[in-house]
Amino acid sequence: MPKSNDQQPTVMQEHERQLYAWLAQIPRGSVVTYGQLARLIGHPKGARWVGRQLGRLPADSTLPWHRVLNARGASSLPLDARGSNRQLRRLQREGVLVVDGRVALARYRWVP
DNA sequence: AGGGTGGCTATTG
DNA sequence: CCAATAGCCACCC
Repeated sequence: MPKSNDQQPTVMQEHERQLYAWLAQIPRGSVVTYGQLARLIGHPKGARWVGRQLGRLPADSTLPWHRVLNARGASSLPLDARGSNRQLRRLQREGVLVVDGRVALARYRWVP
């Protein structure tokens, strides 16, 4: 009888799975925060980890990584060469109002 | 194996 | 409103 448990997903692998599952659910024109996503996947202190995972998504990913903002409703991504923010541009393109580099979470936050 | 590092956050002044 | 602070914890050398 094998003694290893290497068929069972690890906790983090399961969190990762959940992360992509939830991410895919965020509707166009809505946003969530890193901390919110962390809680949804059952890793309440993992906001930072969530951000790191999103940063690792392949460039051609169809997942809506741009709908994840920080707790202030701002983007945590660096500005591009033109001094504008790719994430916020994408959000605007789907109808999200951005004022002063921020999105009103009270209005746009997706609550499952 | 140990310590620095974040696409973070809540709290306080 | 802003800034400083102190938690956080998986990841990555």
